[in-house]
Amino acid sequence: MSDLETRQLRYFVAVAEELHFGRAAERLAMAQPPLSRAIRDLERQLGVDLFVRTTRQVALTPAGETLLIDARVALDAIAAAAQRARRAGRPEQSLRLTCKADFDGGLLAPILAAYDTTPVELLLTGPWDLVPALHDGRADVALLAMPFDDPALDSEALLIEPRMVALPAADPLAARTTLRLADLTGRRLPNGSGAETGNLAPPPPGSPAMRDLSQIFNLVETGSLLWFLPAWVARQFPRPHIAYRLVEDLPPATLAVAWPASSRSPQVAAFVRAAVGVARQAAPNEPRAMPVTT
Amino acid sequence: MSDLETRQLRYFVAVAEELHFGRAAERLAMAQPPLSRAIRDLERQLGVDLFVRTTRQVALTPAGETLLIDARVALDAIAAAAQRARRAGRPEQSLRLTCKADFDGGLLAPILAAYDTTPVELLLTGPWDLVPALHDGRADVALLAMPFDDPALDSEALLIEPRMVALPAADPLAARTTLRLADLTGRRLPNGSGAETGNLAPPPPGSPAMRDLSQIFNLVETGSLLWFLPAWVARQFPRPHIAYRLVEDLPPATLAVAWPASSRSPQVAAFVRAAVGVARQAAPNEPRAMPVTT
DNA sequence: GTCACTCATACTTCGAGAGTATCAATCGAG
DNA sequence: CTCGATTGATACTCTCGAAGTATGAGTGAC
Repeated sequence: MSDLETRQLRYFVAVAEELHFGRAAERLAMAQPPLSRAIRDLERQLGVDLFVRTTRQVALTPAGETLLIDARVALDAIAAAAQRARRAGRPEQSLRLTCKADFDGGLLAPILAAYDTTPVELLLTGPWDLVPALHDGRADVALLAMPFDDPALDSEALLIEPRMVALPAADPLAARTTLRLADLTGRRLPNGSGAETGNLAPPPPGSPAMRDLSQIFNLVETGSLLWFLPAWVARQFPRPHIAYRLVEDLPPATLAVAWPASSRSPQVAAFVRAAVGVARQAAPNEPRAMPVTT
Repeated sequence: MSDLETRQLRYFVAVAEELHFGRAAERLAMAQPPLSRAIRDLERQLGVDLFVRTTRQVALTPAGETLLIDARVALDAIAAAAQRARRAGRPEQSLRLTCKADFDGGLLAPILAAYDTTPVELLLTGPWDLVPALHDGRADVALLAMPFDDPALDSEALLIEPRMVALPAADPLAARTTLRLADLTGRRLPNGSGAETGNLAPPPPGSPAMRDLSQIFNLVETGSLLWFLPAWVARQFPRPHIAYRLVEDLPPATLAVAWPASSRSPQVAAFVRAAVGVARQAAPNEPRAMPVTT
């Protein structure tokens, strides 16, 4: 019945993610035998097998699957507790905002101008790290694409705009005012169909990583790539040799401000109010909250 | 930057709740000096003072206050991870339902009859423990009074009915069909005004604890106490010498089924469906979801 | 069959955490 | 003002458990 230790959870998550005791031990900067023993003791303690090991393969049992989910949540909660306690001790009390670079739809500056009560620290991350940053206390509030389907986060929609495709200005398709996905068959598209909203992509291990918008623009100008982006990003980055065209059959993109539902911070509340106010002013056609899909 | 250990969180919560190192150490079944050191090390590690200690008094700093909240959440998450992993290993996969005794409005039996897919374990607790039981994984789903204002829980209203007061049948007030709170001034009422819904009451340390409805009925019959209860409870427990009268100016009580918002369990979903279905059938006037107050 | 790979076991080492004894500071009683 | 009671902090020792090293054993590839 005794409590699980943080260490046990860390070890378990490492093994569950690597599915390899040796690599997991390396990631944890320890030797393999104590890790094997720790996992074995954990299974004893829970009275449940977490892994099915042959000497050649490690796989999660159903119990292991559920523990992986819950262990990540628990570790996030622990990290958040530490992080927030650290910050609560500091007198500054700045608000930490996280946001995918170049994705703010030009709203960032006016929001910050409208919200001048406390200093704001900006934490720029890859799009896959926005939600985790809210969970583990690195950030208080985020600007991100909806939907993200996380019951632990509250959100407020700021912009709902159609998605566009960036293509070379010289491309024959640029002559048309709007396009459909079918028109783009055969072109090199971003990973997957491009219909994904942009938050959930897990960090590809060692991928080429063209994260930078300017790199993407270069590729688009040379005709070697098409790129989907929300209208607000297109509007913010006009480029001479690139044409943005509306894609009719992609669902519209939503930019939202999100924060941990458990937040009781008045700074967060004030920031959200400022953000919503700025968005209303910028786009008087009121964004309706999109239902969060499950 | 190193992670907090579960042990550190447990120690901190104990001291924060007792505000007394000696008593906290006793509660933790350990000596006082190592506890003092552990807290000191924790403060070093976080770089933040958590307590203001004089040799005569211990108080939480603001950082300590926030950590207390987050630490409880984290400990719950850890307990839930262990609990759910344990259960996921067992083949039975029964659903754990928690519910304040005698508070189910007669719906429990028909709901269980409608939900016959998997066995249900019933966990009866005090009303203050329903929400914690959902948080730490002891229960999958609960029947409780709304509102409870917990962003980590989803809920569905089952019954919305007025609140009544139980009084001796011989009481002059029993001659009237409805009452107002003002009519009851001077009578001995349950703790507070009786307007509380019934979940949030923290466990009074060593209070007389008249938890049992039959004890309460005895007190009411002898005229030494008035008791508020939702109409569905009154309906379920007719007593010869007790009259139930509607209290016009108490807000109606809501019986809801609630579950962790993070639950992805099909059993929980099926149970909720069964509960809502039974409630609709029992009270065709559809319960509107009450807004959760903040 | 042999080799490479990978997890488990045996044994040792070491350090973090717990205990005991004691000190120091504060408050209240007289 | 002094003394005693209360309570948290410090000094020192000890012990148990987690980590390391070396090695074994099972499995799949060729």
